[in-house]
Amino acid sequence: MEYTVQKLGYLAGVSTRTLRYYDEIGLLKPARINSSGYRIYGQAEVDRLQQILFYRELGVSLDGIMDIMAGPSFNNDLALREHREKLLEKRKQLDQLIANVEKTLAHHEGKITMANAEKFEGFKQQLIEDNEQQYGKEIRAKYGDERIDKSNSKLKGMTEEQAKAIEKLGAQVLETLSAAYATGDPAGELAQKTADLHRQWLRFYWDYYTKEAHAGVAQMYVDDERFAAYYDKQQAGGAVFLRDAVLIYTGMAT
Amino acid sequence: MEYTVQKLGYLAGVSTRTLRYYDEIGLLKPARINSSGYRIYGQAEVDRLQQILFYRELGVSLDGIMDIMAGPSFNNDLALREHREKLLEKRKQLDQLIANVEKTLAHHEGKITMANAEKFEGFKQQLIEDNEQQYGKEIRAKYGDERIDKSNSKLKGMTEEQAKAIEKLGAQVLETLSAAYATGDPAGELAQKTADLHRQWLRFYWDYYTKEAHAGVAQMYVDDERFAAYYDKQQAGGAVFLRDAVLIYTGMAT
DNA sequence: GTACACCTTGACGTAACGAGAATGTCAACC
DNA sequence: GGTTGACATTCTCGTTACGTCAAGGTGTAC
Repeated sequence: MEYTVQKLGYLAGVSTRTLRYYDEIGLLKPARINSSGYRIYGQAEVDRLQQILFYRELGVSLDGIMDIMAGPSFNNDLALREHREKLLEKRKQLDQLIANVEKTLAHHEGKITMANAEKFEGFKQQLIEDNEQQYGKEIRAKYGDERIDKSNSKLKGMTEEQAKAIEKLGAQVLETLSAAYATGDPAGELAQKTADLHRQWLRFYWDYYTKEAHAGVAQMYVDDERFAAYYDKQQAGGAVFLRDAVLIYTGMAT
Repeated sequence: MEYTVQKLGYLAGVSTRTLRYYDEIGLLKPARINSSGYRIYGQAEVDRLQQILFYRELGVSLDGIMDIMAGPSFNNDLALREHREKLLEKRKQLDQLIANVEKTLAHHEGKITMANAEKFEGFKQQLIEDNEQQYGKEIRAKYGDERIDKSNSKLKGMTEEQAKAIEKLGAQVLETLSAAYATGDPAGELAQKTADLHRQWLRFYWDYYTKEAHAGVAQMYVDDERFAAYYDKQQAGGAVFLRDAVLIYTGMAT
């Protein structure tokens, strides 16, 4: 079986540019070049590419991969066994990273759903404790306790800031909507900024934003008089204008 | 306490070049510049740097960190969630890679034969591949390419089982919609069941469901001819009927 | 024959700095 | 007061592993 760049690329899930680059640096040369100058790869190159991608996945630089594969002591089987060990180790690290991110997320979630500060005091305390565990020693050593305590109190006050930020965003939407409406151009800069602010505001309520949903909600603002009334409050036609701006913003305008 | 580049760099374990770079891209600007043009950092900057390094540890790009730290704090959450999705995806890929290494080892021992395509499993986003291969034709036929590409990005984080479940749900929606349409009553039991199935289907794409968004999307099905065509395929007026059912289901009907 | 997907070789752009050049500043020592 | 040496500054180029055009040749199907 012979492959052109694109076929091999599709097979291995890499771009044609990548293959060209590998050829350029001498990491993976095609079996032959046909009369029109096309790169033609064979079975040996398929296998070699597989090896290369193994190492690449391990985070080895292409230079390193070249060294490894050029070396005389290159033993496929042994190398693979080592790879497996390294892969397992890497997965462990990745799990650690994920756990960290999730822990951070859990804290944030705690903060967000924390309308009632006292209820989650323990949770917050946990966050502060974790933070101290991570940085506490160094920070206290370097800056002294005073700074730490200040920073801790800042963490506790986060929820209120957040609520205010959301409120502010909502107000900004109305504000820029007014200004944008005055321009009369839903495709204009101000209108698009309004749509963007609206998106930001929405994203607080939705975890996963989609253009379709955004456009759908904008349409709903027009269709549902309760929402329409809200956006039409400052100027008649505000809801329609916002919808048009959002449709353009989301690229859903026909 | 005030710090020059080198002192802060030493404190945080980063190079002076890094600090200058962070200044350059606006990620961390010094508190002030003294008469000789030296960068002078204060406590706030030390705090901020600590935060920056925390996210950097998590593998977030500097651009991502800027987004996280620029906006109101709830943006934090979203960026991290996206980051987590990426990490999870990466781990899934790793798992496949490990399986692949083992298969390759067996292959080398002559136990089994591997198809070329198999050799690269785990290198690419396998689920999407599989999904495309298994359902691609049908789905593309049903929804059109554009919509598929959009939903693929959501599918990235899902297991094959989940993908199958979604597909099944989508089919059920159409099925019950047909039956419900025959009754002619969007408030009826069958129609409400359709709306509920539709909600379930949506929830695969949205983490946070809201009635408003659900109703908005249903309305969009009517307004956007691409979607309307899909729901009207089995019977004319299917999209409108579904919207009415959803409006009743969500209590958004006036 | 012409449309169109494929191939080619440049050449520039990217992230997150590292390295080096050319030059200015500060504090200490002789 | 002059020199030394450790700091600081800006500027520019180099790095990795490609992505992304651009300009043009090739293969094939209608």
